[in-house]
Amino acid sequence: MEATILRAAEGIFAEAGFGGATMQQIADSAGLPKANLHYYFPTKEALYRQVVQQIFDIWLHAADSFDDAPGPAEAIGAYIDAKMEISRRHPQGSKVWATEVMHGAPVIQDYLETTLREWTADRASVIQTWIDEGRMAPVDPYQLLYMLWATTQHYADFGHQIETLNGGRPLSEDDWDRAKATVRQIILRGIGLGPAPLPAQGQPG
Amino acid sequence: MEATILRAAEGIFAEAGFGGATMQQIADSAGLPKANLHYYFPTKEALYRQVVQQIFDIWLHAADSFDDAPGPAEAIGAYIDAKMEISRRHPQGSKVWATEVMHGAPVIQDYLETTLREWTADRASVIQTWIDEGRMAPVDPYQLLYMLWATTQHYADFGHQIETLNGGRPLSEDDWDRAKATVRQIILRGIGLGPAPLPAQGQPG
DNA sequence: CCTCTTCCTGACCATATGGTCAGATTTGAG
DNA sequence: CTCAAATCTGACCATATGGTCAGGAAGAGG
Repeated sequence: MEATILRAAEGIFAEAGFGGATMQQIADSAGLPKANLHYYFPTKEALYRQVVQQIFDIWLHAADSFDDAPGPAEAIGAYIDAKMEISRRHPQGSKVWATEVMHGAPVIQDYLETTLREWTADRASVIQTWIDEGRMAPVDPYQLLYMLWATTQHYADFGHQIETLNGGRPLSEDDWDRAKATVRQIILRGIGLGPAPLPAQGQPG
Repeated sequence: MEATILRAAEGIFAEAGFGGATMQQIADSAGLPKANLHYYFPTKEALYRQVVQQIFDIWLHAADSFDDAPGPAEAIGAYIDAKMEISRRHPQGSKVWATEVMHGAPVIQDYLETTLREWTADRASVIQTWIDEGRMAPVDPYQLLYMLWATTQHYADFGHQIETLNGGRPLSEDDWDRAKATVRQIILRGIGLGPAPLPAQGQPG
């Protein structure tokens, strides 16, 4: 039951934001009378908090692919794939997270300051080690992580824009493959793990 | 007068979303009685639409740096700089735009389907030309544009998260320079316009 | 001083929303 | 079958919100 409500809530919160979503909409979407929602979740904020928490867990879980890899190319490549897959499978969750953060994280600021901060510091230091060992180009690890988040989550958060630019059609299987491959290719090559660059060339004209 | 209201509205809409923002908040922030808002903007939606329109113009304007450059490295590098600067100077505008798109662009769908679609198609074909001429690595132009948008706007939309991970302090001048440089470096190298990659290396262990 | 237009505002209204509550219904252990 | 606990629900309430409106300043032109 809670699961049904959470799923419905995720969709409504994603499409309308916290302020724009109404308990009535969520109730309708879950096929329940509104009063019943308050049996399981005392307030709108409590429901919202659970939705966000759920997403945060999935988010952190994507790091497994990062940690299990032997080197930067595999780790970052797998991480990109995992996060792209999350954007594809849980676009609403990603939107809820994005909205929450954009509004100053009123509900989950504590997560940012504890779990996320540690998570990020750990991965940044792993990346720094790879750099020190000469296994990838020297780039600011934090900025690299931001780029990974930005590029992958963009496909969820701005999915509507992308779909519109795709002629109004959702991305096909091939489109997703191409997106994944391009992101992986550009970023990996961008940190010195791809094929050689083009030969130097004068400006024509 | 309209300008004062629009500035206040942008801030409130950015922090609360369309649904979460109230006319009263906007009025207070602008230092006006609420009824006066309705003298200049008949409805909340009309006010919101103007805010979004304003942002869209700035957004498109950033393309000038793209168009005036002689080649891909200069064009894309300048575009990254311009968009990073927008993220820094107009973070609220970027957030309003992001929220609007995430909610399915209920108000500005027409822009997406006309102006933005053309804009994107034009730039994509310029990029394709550079690829055909061998002046940059062959990547899907659309995905590259998405990456540019994603990475640069991330610094505005997720500014709060970044600030939290930065120890709760806003990014300094140096932080911004480093962010800009890293994004530019990774993306340009990622499309074959940077220094050589690291020499091939066996996996240790 | 008059008057017309533009600009501004406090008070008000209809509506929608989050949340409550008393009581109905279902479940399940004994 | 009993009965208490858990689950569900229609009706209701206090509040807040977007928007209206009648009328009050404030200029500008004469």
